[in-house]
Amino acid sequence: MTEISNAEFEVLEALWQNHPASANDIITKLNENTNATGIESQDKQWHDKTVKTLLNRLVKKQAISFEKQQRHYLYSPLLEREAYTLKESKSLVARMFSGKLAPLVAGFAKQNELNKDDISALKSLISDWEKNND
Amino acid sequence: MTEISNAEFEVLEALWQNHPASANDIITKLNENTNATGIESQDKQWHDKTVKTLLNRLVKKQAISFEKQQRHYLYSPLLEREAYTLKESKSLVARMFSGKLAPLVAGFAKQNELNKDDISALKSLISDWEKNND
DNA sequence: GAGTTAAGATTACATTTGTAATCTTAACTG
DNA sequence: CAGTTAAGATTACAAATGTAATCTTAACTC
Repeated sequence: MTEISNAEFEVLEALWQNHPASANDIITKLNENTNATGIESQDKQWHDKTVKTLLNRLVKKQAISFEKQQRHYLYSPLLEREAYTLKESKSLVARMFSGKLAPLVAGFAKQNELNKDDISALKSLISDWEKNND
Repeated sequence: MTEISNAEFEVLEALWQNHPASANDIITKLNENTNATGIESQDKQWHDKTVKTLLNRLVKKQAISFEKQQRHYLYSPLLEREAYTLKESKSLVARMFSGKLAPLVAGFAKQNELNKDDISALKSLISDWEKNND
């Protein structure tokens, strides 16, 4: 499958969060620009035409499908989010860290990008792994 | 700083591995296409002109510098590898996992992408972290 | 010193990407 | 049913990217 660009990914993300969805649903979701505090955030505004172009490209790339619904289409992801994020993660780890995950984690640790919760989550993942690989 | 493209990254990688280096040094390194078994691998061949274009672009992007040495240049990285890989890692984790590292690791675990060594390395990182954050 | 060459500089060109505007036409409306 | 409209289809266009070829000229060679 062809690569998905950054802008395409954002559209796909909106679709993963809520599908099937019409183009307008997706545009609306992308433009929901109030943050957690309810304050208008200065996030980029997505233009109607832009999003539709990206939807078209995603269809061509077979990342999403659509079915006709009266006058408009309802789109759905074909690509699973988890599969996609894993593929991208593996690709980055392969390119930057010779395929090893630890150096990536080490980078985060070194720059104080980890907090107690992150560490707990990692410990829990490790203990699960050990349960399944004794 | 502007983004570094994939092809540019590969050139930069060669430079990180050995610098300062002339364009020819870099081209040679990129084309070292024998793998660990000594068998000729079918890796892509980098064309002289292509690499030089990429070096130029990296200079424009201020990712590398050069100094004149007789007839040719000696290039050196300006960008630190560790800083760059951390930035890219954080960017991916932000985009795909809401900034949380654990889900990325979980993806690897789920797909059996982790072995005993990886787990040991992670445990060691965690214990270091805990030593510094009690 | 004149000629040759090889490095880097400049130019090229197709594809992809971001970002839309315009075109067509099926579907709604009165 | 005719007119209007809004969805999607098609076209547009600049910047970035991958991949080189051609141009210039300083540096080597005889």
